[in-house]
Amino acid sequence: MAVLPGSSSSLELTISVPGFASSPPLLPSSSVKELDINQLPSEEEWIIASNMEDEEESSNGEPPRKKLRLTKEQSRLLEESFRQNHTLNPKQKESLAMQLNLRARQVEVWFQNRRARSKLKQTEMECEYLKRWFGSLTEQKRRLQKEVEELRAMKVGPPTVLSPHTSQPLPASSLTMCPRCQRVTSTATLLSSPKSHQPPAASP
DNA sequence: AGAGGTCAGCTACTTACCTCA
DNA sequence: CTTGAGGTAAGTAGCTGACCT
Repeated sequence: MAVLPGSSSSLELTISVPGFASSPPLLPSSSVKELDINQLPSEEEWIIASNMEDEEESSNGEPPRKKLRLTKEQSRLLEESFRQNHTLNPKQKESLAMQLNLRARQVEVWFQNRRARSKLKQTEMECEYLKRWFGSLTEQKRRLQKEVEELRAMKVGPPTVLSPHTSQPLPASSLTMCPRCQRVTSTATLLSSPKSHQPPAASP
């Protein structure tokens, strides 16, 4: 059903009347059924922009665009329904619309928008999580760089690593950086037990 | 069986209106 | 009283899968 931009619900109703001249000859039965329940909300359910706009209606011929505000009870029921299921089958949609005194289309739109809001919220949370992760990784990188600098300084200075066998300080020439765990160790240790030098487990 | 048309439902984006600080 | 930002119902375009011919 093609509806011009800015058209109101009343216009939508008007062009949807069964038997309308421009309607296709084989109108789906579901469309006809929707027309029957396609009632406008009562006047108090609409919020009219202003009396000025009502006056404008007569001047330019376009009806003022009105916006439905769902009542708290309607919102509560819709939210409750959304918690149970994020999508509705046609039967559920009709039933919920009947229960809320809304059109099926309005229930459908509400669910579409609710899904979009839900996804947006999820994306924002993921973005926040990734930002925090980035921050912690940056901090970790900074610490490791500092450690590397300290170890490099140690290498040129007096040796402080003690041999596990003799408890004597190892000569600087015997120390090396393990390429896997990025920690300083003696060349002998690295050669004798390479499996003990594993990289730290990655943590998100 | 495969191609093409139709339709309904979805997402993504946008618009217009309303509320509130 | 005015105004700008934020929330949200509704419109639109494009895509997809089911169904029919």
